[in-house]
Amino acid sequence: MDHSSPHTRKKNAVTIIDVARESGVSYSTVSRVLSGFEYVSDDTRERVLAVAKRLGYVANLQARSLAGGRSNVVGVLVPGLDNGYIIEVTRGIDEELNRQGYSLMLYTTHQQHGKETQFVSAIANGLCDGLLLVVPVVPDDYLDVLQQRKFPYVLVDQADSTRRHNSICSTNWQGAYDATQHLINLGHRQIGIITGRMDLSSGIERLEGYKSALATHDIALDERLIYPGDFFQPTGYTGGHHLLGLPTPPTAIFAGNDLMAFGVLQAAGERGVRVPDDLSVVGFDDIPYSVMMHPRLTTVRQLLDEMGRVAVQMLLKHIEQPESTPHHITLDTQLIVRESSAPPRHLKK
Amino acid sequence: MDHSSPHTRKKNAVTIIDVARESGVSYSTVSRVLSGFEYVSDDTRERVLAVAKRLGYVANLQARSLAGGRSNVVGVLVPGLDNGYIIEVTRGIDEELNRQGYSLMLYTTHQQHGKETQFVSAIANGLCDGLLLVVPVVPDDYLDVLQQRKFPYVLVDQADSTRRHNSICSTNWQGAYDATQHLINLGHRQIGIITGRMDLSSGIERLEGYKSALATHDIALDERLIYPGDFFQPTGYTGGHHLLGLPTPPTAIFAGNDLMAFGVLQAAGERGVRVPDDLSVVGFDDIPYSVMMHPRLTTVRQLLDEMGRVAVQMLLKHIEQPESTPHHITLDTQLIVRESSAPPRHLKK
DNA sequence: TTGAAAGCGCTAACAT
DNA sequence: ATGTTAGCGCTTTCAA
Repeated sequence: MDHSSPHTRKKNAVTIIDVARESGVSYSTVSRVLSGFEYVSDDTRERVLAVAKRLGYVANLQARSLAGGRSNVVGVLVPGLDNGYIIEVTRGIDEELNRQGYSLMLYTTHQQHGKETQFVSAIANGLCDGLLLVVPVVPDDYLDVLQQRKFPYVLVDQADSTRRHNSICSTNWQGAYDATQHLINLGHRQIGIITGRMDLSSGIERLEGYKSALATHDIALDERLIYPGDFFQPTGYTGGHHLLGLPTPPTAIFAGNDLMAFGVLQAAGERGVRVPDDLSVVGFDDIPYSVMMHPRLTTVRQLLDEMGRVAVQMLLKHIEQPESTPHHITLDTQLIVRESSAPPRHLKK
Repeated sequence: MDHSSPHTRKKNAVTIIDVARESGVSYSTVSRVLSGFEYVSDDTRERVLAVAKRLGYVANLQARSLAGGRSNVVGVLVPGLDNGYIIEVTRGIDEELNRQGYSLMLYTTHQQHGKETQFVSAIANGLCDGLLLVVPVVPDDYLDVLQQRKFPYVLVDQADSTRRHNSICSTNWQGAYDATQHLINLGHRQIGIITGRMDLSSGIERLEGYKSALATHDIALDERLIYPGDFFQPTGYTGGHHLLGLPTPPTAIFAGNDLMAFGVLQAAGERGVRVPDDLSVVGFDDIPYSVMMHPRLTTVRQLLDEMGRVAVQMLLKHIEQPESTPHHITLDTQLIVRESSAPPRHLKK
């Protein structure tokens, strides 16, 4: 009786039944001991636990989950792994999940919207106890599915104006306002911006913050100084070249995030434009690499890992109490002034 | 009959039974249509598929997996998300997995060895069809478990001298040799090194490559120029400070990876040591940020994402043929010369 | 406090 | 080509 099917691999694992046999109790008692704190005598509990340990028993998550229990797995939906910002958030998520005894199932959508919907459905009737959405949620379609099924989820880095969902984000508007005002206070008047993705609330809000700061200080908005970016390094690079090639180039550039700011630094370097002497650059996020740049990048710090951690806490709370009303948390941002920003040349003494 | 248990959430998903009822066939026929290309008439197949689509049916992975089928999930074990190198490999893994219709379950061990063993057991009798180990596998303990169960796995970035396991890695020795020789050819004689972790084959081999290059060119090994690092930025930083603070500091430093090289650049900057004029720096990996540094980093390029992709291909092949003998693949490295390395000062004209 | 038994949704023999 | 049935390992009633 050898392996007839190709699925021999899913075999001979130590199961709850083995433990039951060894410890001389019924197999549901073992289940009780293992999964809960039901009414089991201390005596049998200890015995079962000892046997389980001796046999090296490890629960089969899928069986547990199928049978209606918790799987202790949380799904995380991200657009991709190619942005330092995502990494930081995910790192925070991972750490907290770990601390709480959960595993992490990572789904990358690669920006394919159909895929997202499919993923979400799969996740909702799958292994996961909850879902963390770190993706741009444009249409509400799959959120409805989640709501219907009362499946716990949290929108991460999303400003949910409807307050229908659990969500968390940073003060993007304020951060951008602070960054822009910092440049204005230094004496800059020609301030360019490379925006983030405009289908993300963070992208929109940062542009708004920039505009508001200009308005507050009576600086006319110059559309030519607004370059549409996408939060990735290459558009920072091309945007930097574009802005610096203008007839009257800006003396400062606010990049929608650090990665694009790096692109600006590179473009400036290639054009012989010196930072911060000839050009001030400010980013957003404060990813770890920002402090390794030369010059070190002035930026708006977001507690990205903290955002991940808090998101996990929100989710787990929601898993405990599926009926609780949606919450929203906003994390403060903080301007970190380093060497990439300085007064414009004409103001230097 | 309302929600008595807290597990109401795992309900009312469209199942294979609903599809069967709607399309007027038995429920195993639906299974056949959905999971395989068995002998089903084109007629029923189309009908079932149509109904499934209309009802928004999504397979329940855990049930499928429990019942002995494929889950199309691959587990990836990584030490953590805090190293650019891991990210790149994981990105490659993710992309290829995605391309092949697999999902990715991410486990981070956070360097706790007990955890690793536990994870591996859980994974082996769990949802995953296979496992990718991107972690330092010091003792063979859990690999034995995998072997016993004939559970498919691949060691990523591990030189497996025993050839007992499927594995893939880069030419670490050669890469380090090339890097060191490059510095020697530029005229450097005092060449420091900040090593990687010595419990990783990559760390060991890179140090060996460095030593061999020195030996080949009749340069005496100076133990004082060897600083033990760990592949993270901070040790590059402290190591850089240490080496540059030596009575006769090196004129060049080979860092075991880019992240540590960034630390060296930072330390040099703080000490007023100019790169490459006063100090040449070479890294290893060529992570995306290396080209964003100032000066741009000379480094040894590893095709990290490619490594991830190939690892996935190996794994899937092994999942298809669990009895196949272990393979090992070695990927070439390539020296990328940029601006952080130059002849030492005394050789400049 | 414990045991027996009914599924969770699915796959894979085994029939037909 | 399709239907029937027995589990996969576990949780959770229901009885005892």
